[in-house]
Amino acid sequence: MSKQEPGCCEPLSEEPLGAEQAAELSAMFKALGDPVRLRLLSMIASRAEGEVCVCELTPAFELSQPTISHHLKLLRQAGLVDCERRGTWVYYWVRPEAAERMAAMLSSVGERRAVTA
Amino acid sequence: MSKQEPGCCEPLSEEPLGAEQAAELSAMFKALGDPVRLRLLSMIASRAEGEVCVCELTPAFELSQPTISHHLKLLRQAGLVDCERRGTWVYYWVRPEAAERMAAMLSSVGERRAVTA
DNA sequence: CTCTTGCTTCGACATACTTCAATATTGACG
DNA sequence: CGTCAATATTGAAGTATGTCGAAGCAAGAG
Repeated sequence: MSKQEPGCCEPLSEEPLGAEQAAELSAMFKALGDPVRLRLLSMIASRAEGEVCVCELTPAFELSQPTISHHLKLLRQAGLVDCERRGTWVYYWVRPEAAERMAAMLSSVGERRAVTA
Repeated sequence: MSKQEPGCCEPLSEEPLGAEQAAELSAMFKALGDPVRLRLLSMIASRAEGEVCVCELTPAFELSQPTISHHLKLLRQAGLVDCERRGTWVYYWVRPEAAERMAAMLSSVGERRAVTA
């Protein structure tokens, strides 16, 4: 599998997206690869105040409270949201840099031929 | 778990992203939640011709050919790419609508307060 | 028709993910 | 301190995912 004689063309030796960047970005995409987490992010983002209390998120799903907490943890670990405890409640907000980074990657894929015009 | 008395505020009764839309979109995001698939998409998209032969993609990874084929199948099932056999070789290209749909969702998340502001 | 090459499908295995119930933690309030 | 309410963490069970080798299929060459 190491060497190979391509019959039609040269193999791509360098990818437009480096392996490291791909690892980072794919971890973010994986975090949104679950419908619950995607809805959570959407709910957090759609707030004009910019943040939402967990007590608003949990009852919106037919899932147990630990499950929602776990999904929020994954969103946090992916760098998509951040949170802060204020008294009894915990508030979550979106980290826009992360979303914009993913959006930029997808835009360049959408209008491909952008690189070489 | 069904009922609950929120102490701080009303629960969100309607989500900005419907459950059905979330299911569709999260399936696409899940397809990009693997570094190999993300690099595959990037490699396919970065071609000026708009399409790439599988024989160019496979040798770029330290993975067996069945594994690459499997990842390409998942990208196809997610609607992100499409393919066609021409003679001996199979060519893949990006479906821009899918990438743009995901990018649009992420952009609205990135510049949140877009809805109400 | 047979052989070779490019790619896909199948079957199997190890790992990771989603979910829950139970338990722990944190902070507010008497 | 003791209790209660809001979240987080732990441990366990079922399911899905990533990977490979082996086998199957399609198409061109001899």
